[in-house]
Amino acid sequence: MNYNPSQIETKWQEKWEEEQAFEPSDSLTQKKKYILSMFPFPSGRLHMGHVRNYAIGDAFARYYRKQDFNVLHPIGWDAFGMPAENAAIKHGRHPKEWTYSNIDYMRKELNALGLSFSKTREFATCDELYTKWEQEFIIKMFEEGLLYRESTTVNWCESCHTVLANEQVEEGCCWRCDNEVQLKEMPGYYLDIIKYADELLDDLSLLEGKWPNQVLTMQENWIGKSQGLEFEFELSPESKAKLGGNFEKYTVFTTRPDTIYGVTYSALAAEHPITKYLLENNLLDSAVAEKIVTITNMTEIERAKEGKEGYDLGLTVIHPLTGEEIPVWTANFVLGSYGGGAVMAVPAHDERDFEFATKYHLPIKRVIEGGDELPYTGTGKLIDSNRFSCVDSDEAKIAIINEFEERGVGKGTTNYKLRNWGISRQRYWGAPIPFVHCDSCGLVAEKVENLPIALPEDVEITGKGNPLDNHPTWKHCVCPKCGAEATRETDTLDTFVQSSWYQFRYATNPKKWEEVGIDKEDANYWLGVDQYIGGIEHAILHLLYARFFTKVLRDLGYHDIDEPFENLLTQGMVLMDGAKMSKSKGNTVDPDALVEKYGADTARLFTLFAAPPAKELEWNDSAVEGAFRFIKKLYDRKSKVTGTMLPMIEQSSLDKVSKLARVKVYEALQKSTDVYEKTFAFNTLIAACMEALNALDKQDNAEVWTEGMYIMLNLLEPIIPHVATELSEALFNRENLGAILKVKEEVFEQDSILYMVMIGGKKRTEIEVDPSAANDEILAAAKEAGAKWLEGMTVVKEIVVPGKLVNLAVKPI
RNA sequence: GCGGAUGUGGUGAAAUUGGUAUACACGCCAGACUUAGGAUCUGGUGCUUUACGGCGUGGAGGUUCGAGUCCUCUCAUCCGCACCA
Repeated sequence: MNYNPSQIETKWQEKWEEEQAFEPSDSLTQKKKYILSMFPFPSGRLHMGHVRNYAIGDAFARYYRKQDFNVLHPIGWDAFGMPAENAAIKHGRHPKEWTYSNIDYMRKELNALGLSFSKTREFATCDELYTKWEQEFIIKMFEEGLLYRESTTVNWCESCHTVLANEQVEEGCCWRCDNEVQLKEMPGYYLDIIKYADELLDDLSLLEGKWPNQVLTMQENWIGKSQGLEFEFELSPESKAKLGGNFEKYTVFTTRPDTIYGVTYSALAAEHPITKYLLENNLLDSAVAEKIVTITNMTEIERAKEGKEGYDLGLTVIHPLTGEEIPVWTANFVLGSYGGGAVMAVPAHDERDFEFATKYHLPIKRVIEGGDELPYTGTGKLIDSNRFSCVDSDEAKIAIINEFEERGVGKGTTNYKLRNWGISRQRYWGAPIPFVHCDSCGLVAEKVENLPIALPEDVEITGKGNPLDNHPTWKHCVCPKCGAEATRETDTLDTFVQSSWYQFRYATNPKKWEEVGIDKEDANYWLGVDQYIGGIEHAILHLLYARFFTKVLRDLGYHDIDEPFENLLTQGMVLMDGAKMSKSKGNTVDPDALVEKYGADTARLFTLFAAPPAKELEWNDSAVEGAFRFIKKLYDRKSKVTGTMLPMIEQSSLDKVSKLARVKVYEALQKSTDVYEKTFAFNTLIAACMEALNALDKQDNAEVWTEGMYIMLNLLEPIIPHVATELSEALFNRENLGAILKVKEEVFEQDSILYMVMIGGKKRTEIEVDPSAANDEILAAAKEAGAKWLEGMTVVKEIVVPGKLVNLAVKPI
């Protein structure tokens, strides 16, 4: 009978469903593997990126299940987010209805791929039960002081009508809709991720060799730790007077305290409180004031493009060591969000300060030796630096920090580029932030017994404003503390909050889902995730947030895990004609159509064969045909198998081609452990199986065929599970799928070994020698075979690489 | 600018980590079977040369009996961050 994928695949999918074949055991003593592919957003249909992600994850899960591990391989839905609301606006569908019907459809698609997911642990993050526990965590974080509400400058996406976290701004644009992000002052909720910055940074070392370097470096840079001196500039008496006595001094941060004697001016951000005060009280020239307001309205990117620009604020401060009076400017390159929004400027030793000083004719004073020209940003001996002159930079940094600390005017400190995580979103389709605004009690957390605070179903989504805020009744509530009338918070949580703890939810036995958010014992057993698979685009976003959440939940006592994802594999994108597949470009391949035409096994085989998982995968229709051909051929060769179990083969009875076929089969077997546990190069394992099948085809020994198929089906089952299981059942009663197969070394023993003969570093000829031949014999044979090239030469060195080659180094006589 | 990667046939890619470069697959060429085929099977396929041979892993050096692999320099492409004081 010919290979009929749809019949075989339906049959096994039904059987697996019936057998509940992929549920992990409740026993927490067995050795375990937690295999996790990043869960999908229920956008409506699977795309090839999903197929690749889940094909990789499934191969791991099935491989380890076979080795008798208790395997947790769950799936769920990252279900909150803007697209559901966009669907509501565009097609008038309720976000909830849209989301859950998408999930139903996509669940079927996943099923049709034969993925070995646990069915009992599936959930959607928009399930009220999930929201309930998430809200509990949020309240705990508030109680611990890790969550706070403040009004500050935020990134605002007008098209999504919401605030974005720093991590969600890519080159000044919204990560989701690519609209330009504006700066806006408004209140919001923040998680104190900076409190964990040091641990997040230090623990990256635990992930070395287990996560891609690229991701580790990106996180390190994103956290952006730098150490230096923080000190205060005291305003001159006239300046204090000008500011109406409202300001005495302000703080600056520098990583180069060794250049402190080179300070010739100070610069404030346009957002700095002093700049703001001057503006608000009309203390600046109106033209200057106007310019500064213009800067305020620009994004950081626009400011960078503009070039250095600034204005003298007519203020002076006292240099803390020299007592000199130095001018205060405002400058567009000073960031409001970092280091207090003010800098000391050392034009001689900082490129930006130099450019600015040159433009505005401010003095430039060299205080570090070295370099031919200014600015010189390297280190060296200090000059013109009072008692620190002649000291080296590194030493001077420490000494100067000490000096500040002794005088009580500054201190050594650490700064981070990382900003606290803004988690408020002004959208409907998210988890409500469980707080209440009370006139007398202020900001109050909801009572835990009132959770979940669920979304109202009757909502109008127009795309204008915040739907929860616009809802006529939902926000009216009573204060959980004093019982007075109060207003419910109408912001919802960033969807990245949900994906920050889902790995713990899966690990929690679903029998306990009603009682707890995370079960400690379950979590400690299953976590960390032994293999996490997903796209590189989450290198900062999700992967940083999830690491942070893991540490916070640990400190809140929910579990004892430090790092959520033990090993990370970042898969490459799926490309077509060199570009990422996307609907707008029209270069997509529909997984459903692919499965219908060739079957799930072919789709899976191709995605794993066409490229190693970390690399980009270029789509190729005819290569898909090739994968299909291989499966057909494999299926066809079942007729070659005569036995029903692994035969004992007398190696010496075989002819050369059969021996070679065995070698190829066992080479593939040998390779498989490496591939599944170390290199993840599924493409090479598949190639090895193809070679083995080609070699088997060249011979006709039934026992060698039986053994070959027995082993190959075992190796291929994680990749092409339907056809492999079908054949295993028919031929071997599935006996070959469970066992860990052992490599038989005798297979690799050969009658003779082919040695390459190199003379003078060049490949010249080959000799065939007995495996037991001594080096002398091999050399003699090599010299005889290579006599032609040895004429007129003397051999100066003889090298024999066992089993490989002979190299004779020669020179003319 | 800083950081991370990657450069191997016409294409996707291999190479047991210093030991026969291009396995496997696609494509292409030829043949077989066919009324025919875009089905299937067989063979061939780095470049160059009539041949012997020579040349070939982005480029230039170096170490070594031997380099895709190690070292130095360099070029190109991709990704991330980007005025972080």
